[in-house]
Amino acid sequence: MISQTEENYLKALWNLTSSKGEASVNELSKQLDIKMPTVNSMMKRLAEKGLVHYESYKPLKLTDKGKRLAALIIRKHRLTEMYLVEKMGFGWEEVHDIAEQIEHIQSPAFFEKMDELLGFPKVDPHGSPIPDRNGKVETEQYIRYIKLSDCKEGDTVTFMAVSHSSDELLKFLNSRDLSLGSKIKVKSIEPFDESMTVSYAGRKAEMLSNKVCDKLLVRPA
Amino acid sequence: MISQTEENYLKALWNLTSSKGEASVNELSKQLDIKMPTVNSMMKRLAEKGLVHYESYKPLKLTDKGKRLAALIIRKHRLTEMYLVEKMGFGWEEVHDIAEQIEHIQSPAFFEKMDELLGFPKVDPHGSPIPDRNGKVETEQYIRYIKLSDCKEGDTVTFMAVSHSSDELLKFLNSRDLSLGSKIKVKSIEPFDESMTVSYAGRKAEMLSNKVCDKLLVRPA
DNA sequence: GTAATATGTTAGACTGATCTAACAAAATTA
DNA sequence: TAATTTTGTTAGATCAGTCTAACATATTAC
Repeated sequence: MISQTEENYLKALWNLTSSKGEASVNELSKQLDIKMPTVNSMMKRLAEKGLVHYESYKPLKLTDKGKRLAALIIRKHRLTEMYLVEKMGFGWEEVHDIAEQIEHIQSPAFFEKMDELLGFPKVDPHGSPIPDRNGKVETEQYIRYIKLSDCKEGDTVTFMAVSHSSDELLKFLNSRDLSLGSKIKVKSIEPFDESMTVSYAGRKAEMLSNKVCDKLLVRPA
Repeated sequence: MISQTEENYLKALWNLTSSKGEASVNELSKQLDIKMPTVNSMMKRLAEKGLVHYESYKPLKLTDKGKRLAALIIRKHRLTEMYLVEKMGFGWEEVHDIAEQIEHIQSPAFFEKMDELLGFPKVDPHGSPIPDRNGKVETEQYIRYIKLSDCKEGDTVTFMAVSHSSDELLKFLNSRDLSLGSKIKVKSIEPFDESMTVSYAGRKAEMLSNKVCDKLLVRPA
């Protein structure tokens, strides 16, 4: 059996290793806001359980078993977020903290039911892919998304996902009526700070800072 | 702050003390399947926190604060059970274990939303009252329910609640199409074992053991 | 290439939640 | 009421999960 605490380490490690495939004790420590020695000993435990590859002074990696388990926790988290938004009427900026708790519920039937009631969604309310029952993630399309900040003047794109969304960012997007699926046209880019002026359904000219554009994942038209 | 473990002690104590107003360390120990010394020291901790009246060798009682807190956990449990049955399509025999976990979720908004979506129900799927936001329980009608086993031949009653329902009992009731709200008529009582032959919607003559009748709470017609 | 800094590890302490063994008090039985 | 049984308490161990302090290894800067 795996504890809630262990699940949290796995999940954090999954997130950190998603790009490079590995992460440091230090990064994980910061991510979880738990001191390094604690993280270190937990890594040894997870290595004992066959979930993490641990060698002194080497970067951390998840084993296949660890990856699968982590993905299944992420699956529960994202299904929950989707359920909260679609079936209970929460805003996309409100659901993270609740899902953070519900993801630890032990009841396959509960999550299967959610999945079913939602019609087997492929992405969560922020556009992130929901791993399948076996912990496999459909990254095909997802990895092909580009940042809005990498677009050129005149480009027209579709807003597909938010990367590393924070409460504040989501509230900001709410306030500008910018939601997933919006067709965005880049009208101009300010050379000095790389802020963009864009137009989309309902908004003729909205200014978005580079910091915001960097978080918006889009699909070229 | 109160831990999940502490919440479980409070809840168990609330259940045990609901009739007599007090309970022994021994009873609580059996209820939770936790050894007496552990329970004992936890009672001291909860006394420190002002949730339990604890004196050596005296029966345990909840303080008003403890009662309120316990009732709020019960509220979350029962709202969850109702939600799982009404909104997610689970059977009344499936929801206890899931609710047992969800009751510990810390998110007032989550439970308020459930309550709202359910139309502010007064009872859970087993007929037990749902405490209100302030931890007050509407016992007025509930305490007036009587056991089916206390009825006489010829009585006609309405099935209102199940007391101390177990999975097996609920499955048994399912198999007999006996559900809350059913009008039950006591046709005869076997003097030897006090088993009853009753009739209700769809069933002309169904035999119910005394053990079963003892768990069915009914309202006289 | 050494010094300084950052990162990683070990050792040891603390708290929460559990246990067993031993002892004490209360309740029951004879 | 004395003996026995049940219930309650104390003491001390263990494990999970956290910390700080001290030490070790890598990395970076000069």
